[in-house]
Amino acid sequence: MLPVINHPWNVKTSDARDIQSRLRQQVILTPLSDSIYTIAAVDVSYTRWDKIGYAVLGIFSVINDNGNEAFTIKEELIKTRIDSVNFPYIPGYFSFREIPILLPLFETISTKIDVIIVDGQGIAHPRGLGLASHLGLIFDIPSIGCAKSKLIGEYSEPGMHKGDYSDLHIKNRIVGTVLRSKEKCRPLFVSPGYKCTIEDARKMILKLCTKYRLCEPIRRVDEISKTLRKSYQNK
DNA sequence: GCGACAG
DNA sequence: ATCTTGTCGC
Repeated sequence: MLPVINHPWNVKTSDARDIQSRLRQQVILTPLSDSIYTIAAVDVSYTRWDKIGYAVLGIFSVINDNGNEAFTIKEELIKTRIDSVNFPYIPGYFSFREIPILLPLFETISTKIDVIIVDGQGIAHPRGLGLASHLGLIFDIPSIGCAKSKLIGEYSEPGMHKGDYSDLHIKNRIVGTVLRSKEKCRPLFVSPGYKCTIEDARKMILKLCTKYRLCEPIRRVDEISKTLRKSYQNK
């Protein structure tokens, strides 16, 4: 699987800013396909001083129950350890930290992916190019950002029931959804990454939220990456 | 200058 | 993100 976009990663934030502003023009928000069968999720866990990262790519083959819940019938996990994490975490430049870590994972697979779920923002970003958008654009694969907290934007608190939501907007532009994925839990910040609409992103994430606040694909890769880190620290 | 600030 | 036990609320 070859990236359709190529640019340097180890750059100053001022250059990263220019790259983001340029690439955002290529982010298109077309409807997601009706037949989503293969869902990927990615996550990275770090050791205490950021030196080592454990990256996981999970590929989940799902089957829909009349469009309500998605059940995983097969999962494929790809894991990597990164011994030197270069780019620091800077809000707004998250993709320049994580994408270089995630790229090797995608090079090993041949499975066709229908959509990538990312724990981070899609277009709900100061320059319209959060990690999910950047990753989707690079591979030309539809993607969705599903963050646990807000990076930018204004919203009113959504209702307290599962599935309730409100718009996340920047100025007068709607960029995502604040979604109550579980009763009495803090909402998720869902925004389309690439080749996905705001509505399709919300519906897909809600469908993948079964018992917990986080959607199942993210929960799963989160669990795996943390387990990898802990097994390292116990040596 | 001050506050906000994905993971 | 990571460190870290108990504790309060549903």
